[in-house]
Amino acid sequence: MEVLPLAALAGFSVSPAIDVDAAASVKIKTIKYFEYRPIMLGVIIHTVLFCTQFIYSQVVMKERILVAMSGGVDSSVAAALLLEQGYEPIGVTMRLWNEPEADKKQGCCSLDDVNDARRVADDLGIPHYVMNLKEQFRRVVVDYFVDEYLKGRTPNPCIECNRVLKFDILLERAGQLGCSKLATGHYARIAGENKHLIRRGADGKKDQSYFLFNIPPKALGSIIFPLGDLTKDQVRAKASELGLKTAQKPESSEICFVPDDDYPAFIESYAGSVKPGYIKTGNGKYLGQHSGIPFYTVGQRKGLGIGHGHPLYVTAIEPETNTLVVGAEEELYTNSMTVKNLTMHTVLNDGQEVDVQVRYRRRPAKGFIYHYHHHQPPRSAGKSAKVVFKKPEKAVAPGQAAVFYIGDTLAGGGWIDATSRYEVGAGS
RNA sequence: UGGGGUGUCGACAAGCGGUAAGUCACGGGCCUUUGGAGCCCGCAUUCGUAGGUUCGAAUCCUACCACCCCAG
Repeated sequence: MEVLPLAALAGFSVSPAIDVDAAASVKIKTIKYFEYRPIMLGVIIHTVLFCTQFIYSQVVMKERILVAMSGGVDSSVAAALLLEQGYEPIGVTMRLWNEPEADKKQGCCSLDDVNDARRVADDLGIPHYVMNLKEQFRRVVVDYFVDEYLKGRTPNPCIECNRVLKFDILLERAGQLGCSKLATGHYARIAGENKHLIRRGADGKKDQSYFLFNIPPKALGSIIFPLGDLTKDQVRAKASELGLKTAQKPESSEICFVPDDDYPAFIESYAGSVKPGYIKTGNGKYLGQHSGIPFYTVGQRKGLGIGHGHPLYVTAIEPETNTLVVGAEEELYTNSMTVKNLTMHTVLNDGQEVDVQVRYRRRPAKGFIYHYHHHQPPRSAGKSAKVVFKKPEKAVAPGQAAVFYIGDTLAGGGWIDATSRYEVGAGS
């Protein structure tokens, strides 16, 4: 029960309430009516109890672990597995966004999801807290999301949400709650003799390591991914076996805070009106008008509203001139890109060949890394690299994450800053 | 009013005598914790209107209608 005050300190809302003051006053009054010897006896008993509890806590007591429970099947099973494995899981659900429309959809934000998480925690018999992180979420995820689109870039809000909300703020709260570690339902694995590396999840179809590339390596020792060795099917089966409410819940998809996946409406309502501009081909030929740069992304096909005999795709976005450049599918390929704000987990040599992933669930492409400062500390914020693809890569969008792998180990990654189309051969 | 041009799915647009491509948009499904990406299915018995020529026409002929451009 000592969890409760700790939880209150850490800013959680706690469901059961205990009147501490009342209990204390009763105790004091009671003591007054005892005589000296019984008091000594009481002191001895209390000392023994305290020592016992201390020894128990050091030797027998379970390792307490904070589990981020989104209300989905994955994190539900993660919590259940930790319990089975002899840990003492404490569930926490982050309240991130409260647009009424967002509550309709599946994801990490709706009130239903919070209730599902609580229900699962209750069924498992573990504590569950709700943490209000709306302010941080708006600042770190939503503002970033909108700003990037306004700049003509394509953000990845899930990665920033992971890095800041889960593996920074939540990790810190874990410590405040007396938890040695933080667990999430990601399909990924912690690896390395010092637990300082990330590996792809065992289920290749669900591997989510891509979203975790910029977690500070030093934090990895405090993180557990209980689902890393499992497949999605196994997780579902486990959930069914345990009769968890979330067993049959559909996969979450799309961005959790955008109602109806309507990006234009969301961005416009959040950022105000945006300016229409021209749509042109790579040669500068005018093709029509676009309704505002934030509504497009490199590689986008739909929504252009132009019939052209063959499909047209957005090949570039030029915020300076408010111009959208479109072209045929072949024009989406790029030979190299610059990647900035690197987070490196492994030391790479200049020119080393790695697998590069520029989008979640895309097959990795072979590429060579240059201008990589391997003498810098592993997490060298602001460091950048140039990646030259072995074969041209399609629809590489500035603002997205480029993640490097060696085999199934995550070597590092960064944010795509620019792509060049005509680059040939290895960089200097 | 002369001269020229164009009229094919909600939009753009192939076809030019042999029985309606494609793209956008739209609807449905699949996939998906980032990206209006990807995959599958559906979407003009009908080609401005009315006649005619042909075994057969959106395609040829005639008339009419509408719109556009150039001359006034």
